Amino acid sequence: MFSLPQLEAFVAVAEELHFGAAAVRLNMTQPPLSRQIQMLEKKLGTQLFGRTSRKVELTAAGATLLPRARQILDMCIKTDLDVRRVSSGEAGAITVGYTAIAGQSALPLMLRHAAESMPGVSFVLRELVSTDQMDGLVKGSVDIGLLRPIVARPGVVSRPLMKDRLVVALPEGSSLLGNMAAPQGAPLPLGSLDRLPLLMYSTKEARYFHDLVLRLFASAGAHANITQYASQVPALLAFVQAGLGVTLVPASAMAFAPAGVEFHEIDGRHGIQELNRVDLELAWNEETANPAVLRLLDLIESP
Amino acid sequence: MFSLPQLEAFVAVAEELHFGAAAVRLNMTQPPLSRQIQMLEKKLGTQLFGRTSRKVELTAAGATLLPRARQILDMCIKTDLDVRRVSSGEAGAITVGYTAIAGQSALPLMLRHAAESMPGVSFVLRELVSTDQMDGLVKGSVDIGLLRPIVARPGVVSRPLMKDRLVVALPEGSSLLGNMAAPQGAPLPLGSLDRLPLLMYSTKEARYFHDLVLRLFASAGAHANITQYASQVPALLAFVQAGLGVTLVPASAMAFAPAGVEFHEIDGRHGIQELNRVDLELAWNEETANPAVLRLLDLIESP
DNA sequence: AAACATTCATACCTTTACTGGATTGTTAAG
DNA sequence: CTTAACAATCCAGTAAAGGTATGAATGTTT
Repeated sequence: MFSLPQLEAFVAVAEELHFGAAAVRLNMTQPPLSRQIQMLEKKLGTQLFGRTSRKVELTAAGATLLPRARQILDMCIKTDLDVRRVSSGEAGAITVGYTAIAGQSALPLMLRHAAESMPGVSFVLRELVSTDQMDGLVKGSVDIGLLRPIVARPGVVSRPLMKDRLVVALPEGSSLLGNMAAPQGAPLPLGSLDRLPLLMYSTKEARYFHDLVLRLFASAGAHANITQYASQVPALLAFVQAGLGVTLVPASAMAFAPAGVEFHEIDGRHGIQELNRVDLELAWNEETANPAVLRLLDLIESP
Repeated sequence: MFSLPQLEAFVAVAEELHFGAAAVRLNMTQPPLSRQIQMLEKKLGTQLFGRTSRKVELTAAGATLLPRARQILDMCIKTDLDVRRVSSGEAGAITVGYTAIAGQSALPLMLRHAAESMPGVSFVLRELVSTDQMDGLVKGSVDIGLLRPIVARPGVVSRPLMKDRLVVALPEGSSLLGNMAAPQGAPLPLGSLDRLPLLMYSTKEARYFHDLVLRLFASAGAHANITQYASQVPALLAFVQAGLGVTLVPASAMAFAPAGVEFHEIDGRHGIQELNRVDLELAWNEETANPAVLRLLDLIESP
């Protein structure tokens, strides 16, 4: 196979149609240039130039080679630049894993922020529950995770990204609370949910929320009367909207609640305040070599 | 800039993810392969593989390089093949110059013949008068000429391609000939055209025909009463159709004559037969380096 | 736990290939 | 016939590539 310097030499000669001039352009002397062309011709098995001592002209084969040689050289230069850009983090791709809820709050914020500061970097989005994100971070199939503070696997590090809290979601104007009804938005002690039909996070896909709700109920001395399981916040809210019961959702989920649902802060007394923390973390593999990821992490740290 | 062997080495390692196996595939030993990759990384200024003594994996930069490297190598192989094909005459382009009349007779014949036997070769068609074709053949802007036997320029050789003769074209059922009228297709002595309005080839663009017609008239002792000049056969036939006069056209032009025109062979007695020869020649530059042209010439010689 | 196997990196040597300078050969112009 | 121009050839000197032997790191097996 021919070599890239041979193609460069060929293009120079084809453009100058003069070995001496082409040699100057290539910062070399004429004899080795002649030899390079001869080598190229030998490798291709054909004359590329018709040349006498007075003039040089392209043959049909040479005319065929010229545009292709230019194209190959251009592609090499472009490839060189692309690889450098990716290695500097200027371009590249970041695979972001995120939970369903983060997809509605932290993810858009982060993407808006990142897309502005890192044009050229594309994001691959994968909605995954926290444990699957953790697996992905270990395997390298996920670069950045937006997940709940679950047990980290070795090599994966994280930092808090958003602090959130659970709020109570009730059917609007419901009589479930009886005479304990509170005006929209007023704090509600968890005790008032005692034995009410509770729409619960599934044990498996949303264990973090499941456990947290149970802890909160226990701490308030209330009985959790679970009547329905679901793993996604929108599903739970739809049940609430239908009047099937009450549930607890992250405050950030209020923004996309359907009509017919009212929210109340949880009364923070008796130590509930400390328990009622829904954290979202940003996690990544400590040993990630993806420069775009490193840049993104810097970006999130600094401002 | 990186080199093609380096790209080949990179692709092999990226596909095998194992230096030893990649080295086998490249028919070399492992240490120089490692060095080639190191060189490539140095030239690109970045790591392409994350490697320990136990495993090899692509970095983001490496993943970016892989498809581009494959593309460059593929293009090199394809270019090599294309150049060889052109140099063997298997593919390529032939610029054919042809006169207006040849464009209606010899050219389609030749193209049909050639297109069958030389798939992959494309033809660039240029309608040119014979002298311009001759210039083009010298300059190299025309590969093959279909032209009248005019004086050849140095380096241009030719061979007869088609023998033709002139025939008389008359307005159908015309009274121009008076009582000398002949049945359709019957030979007509040129003397019967004496002093009739003659539609003539222009001196400049169709000198060959112009001179030939004059010679024929002179030889028959007839007077050429020129009433109109035109350079293209169809234009002359249109005049004949309109009843403006008579003219002489190549027999091959009868095929595309308009209705309302009748043709007669020229009576060949008194030496007219020898004069009435309209030859079409195939001409090319003796030193043409275009392999497709050489193949075409062979093709025309042999069958 | 220690010996072993695997695998990539390094050191050193040999061969190959490329470069630059001087020279030659050929062709067109004065 | 001489000269100028230009590509090809010859001849070292040097840079690059490949091979063998060896080392270092990390799992794996006994």
